[in-house]
Amino acid sequence: MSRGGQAAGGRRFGRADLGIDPVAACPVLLGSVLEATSADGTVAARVVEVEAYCGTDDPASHAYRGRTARNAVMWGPAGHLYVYFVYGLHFCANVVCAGDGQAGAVLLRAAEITDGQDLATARRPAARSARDLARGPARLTAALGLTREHNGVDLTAADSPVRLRAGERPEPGEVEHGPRVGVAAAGDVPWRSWLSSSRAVSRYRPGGRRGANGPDSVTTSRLEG
DNA sequence: ACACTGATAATCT
DNA sequence: GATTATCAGTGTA
Repeated sequence: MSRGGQAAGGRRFGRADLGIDPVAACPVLLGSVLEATSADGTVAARVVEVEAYCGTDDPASHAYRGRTARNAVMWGPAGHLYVYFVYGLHFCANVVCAGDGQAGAVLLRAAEITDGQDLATARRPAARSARDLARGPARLTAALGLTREHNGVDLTAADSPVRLRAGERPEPGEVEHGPRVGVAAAGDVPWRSWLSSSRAVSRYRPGGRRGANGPDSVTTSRLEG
């Protein structure tokens, strides 16, 4: 267990790095290192899978129908953390991008634990291997100890409980793209990105409601291009 | 390895 | 009242 503060990752991200379109931010975030500190200790993880959510242009985005109490953080500033509660059991974490009147965020879908593995394992008793510790968005938040309390924290501040650092740049052919996981609306848009070299990337599952039949027709024409 | 299902509550219509 | 950017457990191969 290395205790060096600079153990993983390079410089911290600034707002200029993340104040861009969420789709463009995906390859920037792949390989970056997320670091979360609590009273129990610090867990660091290398991000290997992300998904872009493009605000009011994106039917799958929480911000599609405008600003609400839940999604307020998505409107910026960029570089803050958007955490939400899903399925009555889990939290998911996003990095806010865009900003300046636009809402946008990138969901952190999977990561490899690089430091604090004992603490991560204690938080994830169901994980059957190290690669499963943060394989999936809600598993990732559990392993890092992220909850609703972290909604809105500044990832670019040195004294923040959750920080984000630039990592090694992925090799050119290492980044792959495909449709987002479990998303019904705009399920065909390739706004998920991942590192093909990682075994911690989660498995694809198409969206759609279980137990209900009848396709809903969502126009995705404005998403193309 | 893959397919299916119950759990469970905030959020929005 | 319906929906949900999910997970863990179970069953089948």
